Amino acid sequence: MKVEGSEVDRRLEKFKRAAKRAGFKLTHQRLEISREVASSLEHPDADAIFRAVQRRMPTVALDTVYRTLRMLDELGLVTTLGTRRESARFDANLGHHHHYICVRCGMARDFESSAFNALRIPAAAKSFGSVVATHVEIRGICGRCETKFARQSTPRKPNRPRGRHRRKT
Amino acid sequence: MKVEGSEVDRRLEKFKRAAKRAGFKLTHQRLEISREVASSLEHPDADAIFRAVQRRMPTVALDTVYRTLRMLDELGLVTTLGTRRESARFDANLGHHHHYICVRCGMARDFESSAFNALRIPAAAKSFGSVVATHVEIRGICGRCETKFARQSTPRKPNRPRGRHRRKT
DNA sequence: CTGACTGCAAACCCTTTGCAGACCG
DNA sequence: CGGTCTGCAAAGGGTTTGCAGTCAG
Repeated sequence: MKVEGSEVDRRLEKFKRAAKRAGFKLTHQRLEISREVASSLEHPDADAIFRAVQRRMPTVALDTVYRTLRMLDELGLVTTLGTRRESARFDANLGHHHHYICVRCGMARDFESSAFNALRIPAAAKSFGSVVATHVEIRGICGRCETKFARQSTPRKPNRPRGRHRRKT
Repeated sequence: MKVEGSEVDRRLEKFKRAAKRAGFKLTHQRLEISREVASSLEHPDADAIFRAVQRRMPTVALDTVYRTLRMLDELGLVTTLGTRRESARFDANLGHHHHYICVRCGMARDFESSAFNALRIPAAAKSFGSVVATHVEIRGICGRCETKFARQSTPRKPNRPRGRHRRKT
């Protein structure tokens, strides 16, 4: 299953413009990887993209795929599914609830809403299969980050919480 | 910020009952780790739980925390935040859209819904900070999995997609 | 041409696993 | 006491990084 051709082209053009504007070179690898991402409906992971691109460009390396995806992500040209990639986080609240997530610091909090609990599932979603649960995720900038970074411009992406979890070594 | 004491106790009792019923021994470590998870509102990750428990029980090891969390997860006593832990997945669809995710195989698909786009944010959520985006995640079992596993009982948890992404080695 | 980019390999982080001793029931 | 569980250390899987050669502009 693929994204319609004209839409792929539109996305690719946007990619090219944004990359050029940001001073990135338009290498073959980047174009092929971008095309693959732009044309997939399946929310592929880096390895899937790697394998697909490799078919057309056998010398490409997995880390180039990662680097390109990161570039696209930082330019705001793709998003990543689910909460940002970090360690798994646990939730002992088993009631039906929803989440507020700060895109800056990753802070997550539960909240309840009977309106959200009662959401009617659109037919488009039902067509994929049965429904077990629905859950609303609200992303924003939490109060603490808002005051802390008041004068920085809003970033496209949360600052990566890389290396936040120190180990005692 | 902590969960109210009586609620913590209630959760802990539930944990104990479930663990005992499933034939797990109630060791000090498991109880302390469970208590920590049950009393946190912050959706901690394994390392945060480890550090907290370590204060009261300096000999505890990080892997025991992981093992206990996995136990709680498998007993259905906690959930994990966001999509299941696996590799990062990318999405080139930048329009406002929502996701259907199969809890069996991890399949993810976009769908659109103007009703979902128009959701009114509850005050409870606004109190955490500003809102950038809201996104509905519908979890279910996709058509393919439904036919494939028609006679298996519904699992509490998706089958871990561990090692699904083969490398060519 | 020249700095940015790639491929390679090694490092890193989070998580899991094999093993021998410790402890619950 | 016996089998489960813990702590330790090492392995695993995904992702990132340092380096030297390569290529876009």
